[in-house]
Amino acid sequence: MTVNDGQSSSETAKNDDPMTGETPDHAARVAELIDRLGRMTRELQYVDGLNPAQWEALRYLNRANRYSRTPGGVADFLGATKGTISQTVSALESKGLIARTPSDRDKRVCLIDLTAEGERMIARDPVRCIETIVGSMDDRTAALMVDGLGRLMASLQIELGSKPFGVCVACCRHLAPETGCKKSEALPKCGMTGEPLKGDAPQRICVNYLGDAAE
Amino acid sequence: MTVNDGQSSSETAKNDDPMTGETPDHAARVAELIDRLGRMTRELQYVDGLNPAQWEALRYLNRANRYSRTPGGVADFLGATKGTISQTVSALESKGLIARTPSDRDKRVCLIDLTAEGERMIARDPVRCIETIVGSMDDRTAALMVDGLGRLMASLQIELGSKPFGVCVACCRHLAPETGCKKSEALPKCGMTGEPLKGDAPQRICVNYLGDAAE
DNA sequence: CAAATTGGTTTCGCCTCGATACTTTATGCA
DNA sequence: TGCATAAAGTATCGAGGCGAAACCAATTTG
Repeated sequence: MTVNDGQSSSETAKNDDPMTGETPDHAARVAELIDRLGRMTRELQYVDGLNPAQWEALRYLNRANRYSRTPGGVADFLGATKGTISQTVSALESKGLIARTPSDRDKRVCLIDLTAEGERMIARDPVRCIETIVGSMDDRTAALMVDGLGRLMASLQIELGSKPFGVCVACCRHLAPETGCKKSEALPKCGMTGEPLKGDAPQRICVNYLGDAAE
Repeated sequence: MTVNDGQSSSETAKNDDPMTGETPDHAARVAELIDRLGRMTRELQYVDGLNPAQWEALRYLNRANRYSRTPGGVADFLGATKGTISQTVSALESKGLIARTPSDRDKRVCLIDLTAEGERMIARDPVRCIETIVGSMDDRTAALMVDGLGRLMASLQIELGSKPFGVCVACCRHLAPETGCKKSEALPKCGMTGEPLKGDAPQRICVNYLGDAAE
């Protein structure tokens, strides 16, 4: 049984302010919350016969522009090996959620599209519940959270960028070209591709991601 | 290669406000950020020969009161099976990071303590970097984030509480007694234990957790 | 005191994921 | 043009995490 062996000072309100009698230390709390929320979110995604990686891939494929909807794109974004992603994609395909069609521009790559079934699945995305919860909060707090979390992620990506496990390098490399070119014309680390800008809306999503990663 | 096939409206500043020309939708952004941060945090923890679960267990054991530092406590907190946790604990023990000592009050339970090595390890906790990043942000934002994330987690726990995978029920059940009894004298869901309050500081940490989960 | 509960461990097997090797197509360099 | 190299994807193998179930020991409950 869980035993309660302690009782500190007298607290009355159950507000959120750190009146608990110890150092507030928002930073530590945030780290803790991120950690635990991550775990919960992960747990949340074991549903409908998919696993977290599959959900994330499906989510990415649903929101990425058509040139990014490839196994390699998923691998970059998720920071996983191509081999691993190949399995994930195969799983999604065997479940009938996506369809692979070989590209005619480059016969090595295969383009991925969500099937109707896939669209239906993504509509029941379990992390949607986070969305609704946040949606019920006042807009100011939500905005601040977007700000803070975005900056946190940006810093984390930079922080990890040089580390051996190049998860975030990958996403930066993948995403930076978008707003990097558009916003500052400097493209800090997308010089490798240097593709000309053309077309329009469908890659809107990447812009968003960049918004997060661009500091 | 990643191709840039789009270019939306004209944006100049790379500020954080949703001037990107599409619906702000903070909620969706937060969900997305949580998801990705969770993945990054997870990746972050494959270091020093430990895996995320082991880090989380170690972290919990470092901060839990002595009555909660049991395999069962870890299992409740992490929302994992006792069998799984037994392995995790064994791994930590074999690495010399923790020590198991049988309880004399209840000979079934074993108390867990961090060894000096374990303390040294926890001092290099990889998620600490999140802490420092957040610490560099202005206090107001950090406070708002703590608030928002805490509420999010609370809601998530409630949301998931009734679901089959009882991750959060477990932590609520484990943590609620603390502030549930102290703060509101109502203990919404810790009635099951109903242990008398005695002792003092060492379970301070649980109070914190409760602060998050308590609405 | 017997029955049922609870904390913990062990065993088993599934599944995820990285590493490696391999195939096919592009690209770069002479 | 032709050969070497790189890149996209796939297949295979193996390690490891984790849940399920069986099990043991101790405690509680009737």
